[in-house]
Order: sequence, then C-alpha cells, then structure tokens
Amino acid sequence: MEDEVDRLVEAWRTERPDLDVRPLQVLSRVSRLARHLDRARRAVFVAHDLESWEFDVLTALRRAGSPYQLSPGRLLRATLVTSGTMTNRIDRLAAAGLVERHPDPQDKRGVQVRLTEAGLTRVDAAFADLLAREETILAGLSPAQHEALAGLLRTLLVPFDTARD
Amino acid sequence: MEDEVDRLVEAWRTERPDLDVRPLQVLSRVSRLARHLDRARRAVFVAHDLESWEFDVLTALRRAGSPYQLSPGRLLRATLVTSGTMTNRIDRLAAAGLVERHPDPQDKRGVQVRLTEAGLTRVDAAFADLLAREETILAGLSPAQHEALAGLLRTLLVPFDTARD
DNA sequence: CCGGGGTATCTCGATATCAAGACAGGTAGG
DNA sequence: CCTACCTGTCTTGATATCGAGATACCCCGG
Repeated sequence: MEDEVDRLVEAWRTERPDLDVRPLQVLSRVSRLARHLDRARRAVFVAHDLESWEFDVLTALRRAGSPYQLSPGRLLRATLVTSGTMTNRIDRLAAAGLVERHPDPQDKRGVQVRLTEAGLTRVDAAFADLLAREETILAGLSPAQHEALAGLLRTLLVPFDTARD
Repeated sequence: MEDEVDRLVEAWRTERPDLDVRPLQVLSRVSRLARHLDRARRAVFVAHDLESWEFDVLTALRRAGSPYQLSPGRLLRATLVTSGTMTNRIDRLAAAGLVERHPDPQDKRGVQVRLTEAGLTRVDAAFADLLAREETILAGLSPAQHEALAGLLRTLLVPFDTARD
C-alpha cells in the first residue's frame, strides 16, 4: 500500500533527482500523522464538549495527582504555549467551571490552578475515550511492531527533550 | 535514555492504573516530535526569510513540476487548509513576488497560481537546507532503522490517506 | 536593611486561521 | 435552452495564539 508521502517523495525524486529526500520518508510522515491525530482527537472531544486545548491543560493537572493543581508556569511548560496563551486558557477554563485559581501561600506572585470536581470527571471520561480511539488507530500493528515503533521514536525525541530546560 | 513521554506514561500509570496507556507510547511521541520538527523547520526558514506556511505552498507548486502552477483548490487540498486561508496565503505570496495569479483559460471561475523565478530559487534553496537539517535529526538511526521506522509509520498513515478524497 | 536582577503572571496589539456564506461560472436533465 | 444543482474562489466576522512589555514580588549580596 502507498500513502501520500510515497507520492510526495516520488514527485521530489522527479523534480530534484540531485537531492537525497529520504529524510522525508520519516519526518513528513510524522508531521502528517500528527495532523491526522489532531483531527481524531478533536472528534473524540466533541462528545465531551471539550476543545483540544482544554484537554491538554486538564490532563496536565490530572497527571499531577491529587490535589490536581499546578502553577500557570508549570502548565505552560507542560503544554508548550506562551504565558499570554495560558492566562487566556485558564480564564476560559475557570469560566467553564473546570478549574479554579487559588493564590499561592508560599509565593505571593504565584497562583495555583486546581481542577474542580467537574473538571476531574470530564477529563477522566474524555481520556478513556481518547485511549480507546487511539487503540483503533494502532490496531494495524502487532505488539512487537508497536514496541519497536515506540523505541525508534524515543531515539529521535531524546535529543530534543534533554536539550531544553 | 528517557524522554518526556516516558515520564508522562509513568505519571498516568500511577494516576490511572486501571487504563492501558500504551497507545501514548507511540502517538504522544508522534505529536511531540511533530511539534519539535515544526520549530526546527521555522528555524531553518528564517535564514531564507520564509514562513512555514509560505514554504508549504511553494513546495506544493515546486513539486508539480514545470510550469510550477496549480489551482487554489489543489493547493488547499495539498496543504490541508481552508479556502479562505489559501486565498489569504496566495495574496501575501503574490505581494512578496513569489507567485503570480493567472486566469484559467479553461474555466473562467478558476485561477492558476504560478511560481515566479524568485519563488523558484527561494524554495529550492530552503528545501535543500531543510533536508540537511532533517538529516541531522535522523542521524541517530541506522539505515535499517530508518527504513523500518518509515515502514511502520506508513502502516499507520495508509488508512487516513485512503479514507479521504 | 536596601538595591538590583530574576521570576511569575497578566495585559495588549497584531495576525493567521477557520467556518459559513456570497457569487460567478459550469453542467446535466428535461 | 433553461432550470437546478454543483464547483471554484473569494469575503467576512470571530477567535486562539504569539510576542513584547507591564507589574508585582522574591531573593541574594553588600
């Protein structure tokens, strides 16, 4: 079977036979697959009345464990957005009743963003559905292939994750 | 070596031991890697005074082969954006002198977007640089691993690329 | 105790994107 | 040929994001 990237690579080989376009075989697929995953995620979240960005913030809080709270600074580093964006996101999540802002007793500059009861149940339900959907996307892979793929991707990711911060 | 996803999976196993979070081992890595690639691309393009979206449109035209022209409709399908976005992009690329709009002689509703000489040289230079940068990202993989990874990703991508359109 | 640099969060203006709809031109059936 | 539907492109209004800067607070060195 062929995918779009096979066609894309073929076109480049015709147009630029002087270049080695093999990197595209991996990296264009990563980008395109990420785009498709984004759409699939969105489709799962509409059933829970959540946007992707809401889910990203809520899961970061959920993973932190009880009492499910993090500072805006930690949240923005976890989700790779700017501080202005995170302020806006927290505002809207608070308006929706999914999180609450609490002053940080340790640091008067700081704030702690805490999941509400409603936020917790929403994110747990959405996360379970998301995993189910992702399992179907991976259904074409054997357990061994699955593991091999995870390992290869880790190899590519480690330099990025160790370089920063 | 560990990456961010290993830590993320570990957190989930603690917080939700009832769920099988293995899909994240692959799909979260795909999403995160795509994000890093995006930044790396951006960094390459600043040297050529190009934005990522400009590069996307210009490469679609470049791949089409001489005379390097496509309709806005084909361009928006190739780049996965909406028609309003594509109109805006073509406007700005035309203002920058990288493409030109020509009426379609076959279909009076239609337009053909054609790469200018300046657009062709810019995209060729940027593409060569991008490939060089991508090669360094993939340097940690042996040729066999590279091929295996490409194959596994294709398996995941084929259902998406055959389903639509 | 005080001053300077660093940190945490928020504000503001600019912008790229999307969704929905407008509109001209194409196309097939009666 | 003309009606009704479809297609290709552009317009418009709303919105999430970013980058830069403002503000308040922390903390270390003198």
